[in-house]
Amino acid sequence: MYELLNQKIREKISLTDDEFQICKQAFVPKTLHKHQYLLQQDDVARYLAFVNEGALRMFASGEKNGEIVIQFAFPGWWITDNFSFLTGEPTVYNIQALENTSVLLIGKQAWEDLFDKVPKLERYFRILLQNNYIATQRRLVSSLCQTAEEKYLSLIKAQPDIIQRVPQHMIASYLGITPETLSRIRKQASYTR
Amino acid sequence: MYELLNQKIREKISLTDDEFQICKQAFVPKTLHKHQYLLQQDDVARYLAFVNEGALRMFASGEKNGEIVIQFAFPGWWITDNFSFLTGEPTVYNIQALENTSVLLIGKQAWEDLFDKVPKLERYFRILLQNNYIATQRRLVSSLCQTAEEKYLSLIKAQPDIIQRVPQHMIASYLGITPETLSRIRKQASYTR
DNA sequence: TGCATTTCTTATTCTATATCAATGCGCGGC
DNA sequence: GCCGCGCATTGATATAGAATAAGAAATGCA
Repeated sequence: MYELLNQKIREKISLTDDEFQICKQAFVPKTLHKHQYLLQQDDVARYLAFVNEGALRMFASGEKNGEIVIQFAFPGWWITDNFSFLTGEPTVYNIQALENTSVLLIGKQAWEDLFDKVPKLERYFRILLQNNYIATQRRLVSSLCQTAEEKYLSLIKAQPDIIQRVPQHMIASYLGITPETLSRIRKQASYTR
Repeated sequence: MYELLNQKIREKISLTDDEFQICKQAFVPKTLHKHQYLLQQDDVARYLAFVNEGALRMFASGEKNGEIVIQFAFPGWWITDNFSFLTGEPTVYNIQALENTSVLLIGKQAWEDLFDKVPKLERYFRILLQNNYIATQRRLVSSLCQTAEEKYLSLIKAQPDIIQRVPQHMIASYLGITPETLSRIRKQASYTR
């Protein structure tokens, strides 16, 4: 249950077994069935979630543009709406399970208390956020200056596994293109291959 | 010289005067004249920079698409290519002064040593990165689902000062649109006002 | 096993924005 | 004080990708 969490933290920082025990206690396990929501628009993001098994998507349900997928989360990843989680303001996003999913939740207060109990974790989360920041900045650059096809090819390169795991129209939405365009790109790309 | 740094850190965490003295010593001041580069493509980002005065831009010099502006930095902001700074890989970006500018530089080693000397700073940088992550994610969403005009209006709302301070074609590049399109948007927006 | 729902593909039309080209103008340098 | 050049504006044309509309596959579920 907590094995993946243990492993992921220890990839970035070293932790005694006692320290990890304290961590563990701050989390509450939760399972979500396919399509179930972990967070809905206008609610407050009370938890930061660590994904154990399954897959989730965070999306914005835009007025006109239908839904746009902001990020996916797979086992070993963290997900929440950071803004809402930090400020306590209602979120504008939704987080939904794409499969039956198991997560570990930690509330804001428990999260902050945990930093006092295990100060090393500040470093862990700093590193995590730094990586997320880098990845998001890359996606931004890709979105600003690549064509639809280039975006798709970059994604395949960076995350080949995603393609298998989530439906094509969500990939399209994640790339900021329509499902039709993605379909055409795939067709064309398969000829040139 | 170090006043703004002091103030900015103390906005997020509390620090004794001794602790701040230790911080100070890790930084090296540097001035850049207008157009001078702080970082150039293919070099390694050896420093994290805190902006004291002036303004900078980070941009990618794309093959076909000319230059695209990734971010600006004004007094009180931090700037570097995080990926290169963290990994030691050569950067694909450039950082250039838009005006005569004064910065405080800290090298990677000094930065990491500083966390051991003043552990509270882990928290400061965690918070900083969290905010950057949130801001970049917002920009990504804006870039994925807003029209050129909406992007421009959002920017005016979020950072009215930017418009005065940097040339219009750089704003266009930052928004991912052409200078011509921005010019037309501005013209039209001024009528409807 | 068969129907319903979701997902993917294909074709056609339409639109926002890019691209190309020309003109104007303000500012810094000499 | 004039010149030159980068920057902004404006107009004409081109184009990538959106919107719309169907139909074909695939998947799940009763």
